[in-house]
Amino acid sequence: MTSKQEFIKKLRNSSLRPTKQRINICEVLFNRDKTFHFTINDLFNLIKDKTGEKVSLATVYNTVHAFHKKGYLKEIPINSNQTYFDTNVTDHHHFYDVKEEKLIDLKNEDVGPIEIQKSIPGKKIKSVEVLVKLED
Amino acid sequence: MTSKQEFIKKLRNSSLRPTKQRINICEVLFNRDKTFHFTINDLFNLIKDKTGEKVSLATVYNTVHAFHKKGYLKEIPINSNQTYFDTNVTDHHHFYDVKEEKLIDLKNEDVGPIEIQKSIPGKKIKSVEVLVKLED
DNA sequence: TTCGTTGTTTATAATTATTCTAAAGAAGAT
DNA sequence: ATCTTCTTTAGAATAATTATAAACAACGAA
Ligand SMILES: [Mn+2]
Ligand SMILES: [Mn+2]
Ligand SMILES: [Zn+2]
Ligand SMILES: [Zn+2]
Repeated sequence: MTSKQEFIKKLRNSSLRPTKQRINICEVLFNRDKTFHFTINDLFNLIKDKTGEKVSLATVYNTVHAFHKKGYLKEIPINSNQTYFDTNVTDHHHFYDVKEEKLIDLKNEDVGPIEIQKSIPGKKIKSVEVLVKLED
Repeated sequence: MTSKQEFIKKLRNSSLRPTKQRINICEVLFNRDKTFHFTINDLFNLIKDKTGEKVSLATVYNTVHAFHKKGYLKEIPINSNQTYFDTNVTDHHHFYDVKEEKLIDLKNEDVGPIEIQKSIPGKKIKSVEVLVKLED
């Protein structure tokens, strides 16, 4: 089955109509070997480059938010004027190259288990993420 | 010596003129027992409340950036529409209460040492920060 | 197929955090 | 006191994101 067919199926299963725009965005985001870290603007430009078809900026925002809500994308906490997203939705850690403004995945074994010895009454831990900032 | 005198001295030592506005901001930020996590807007409102004097928003931005550059404030990486700052400039980790949108300091012993087993050629580690997200 | 419904895309406007500008004011040096 | 330099400020500019509402496309039922 071609990737396009799979994206259509996945979209349908998620109650998202498989539009031309969404399929193109899927191709750009998910037809990859490695994790993809991106800003909305990165993605907006890549769609044009890779598919030859233009998708409006509003649709890129809409789609990224829809995918995020469905759990197909993850938001990455770094301070930047733009929000970063990640196609790797598992719990994992990052290097952040401050100069290049680029994220790099860390494998969990590169960091080791992290035991949080403190707890807040009435709250439970949702995620534990390490951000390692890199400089030259 | 009163705190005001100390702030004046500290500002002078940092080649920042001790203006009424900066001293007020110092009182709000640094006259505390515990770490203070805030957004520019939090601070802007607190200044009016705590000192009775209004400082323009532009000055709050200017001053926070000046203090940040001097190393008296730290920027905290969480995804939010507003940037968070921290009066605790040491290397430390955080809980982030997603619902309350509040940061809580973690002591280093609450997390334990983190060994990063991977390195990127030509880059060195600048900081290692853990963000623990909390939910109900 | 056609039709009606509902969901989606899009250009554009609105919003919001932050930065910039330039004029007025305050601090420091002489 | 005078001069210089730094600071404050209101308001304008910028830039990311979200909202609006009209045109459009997908879907299901007839
Ligand atoms: Mn989102
Ligand atoms: Mn800053
Ligand atoms: Zn990642
Ligand atoms: Zn802190």
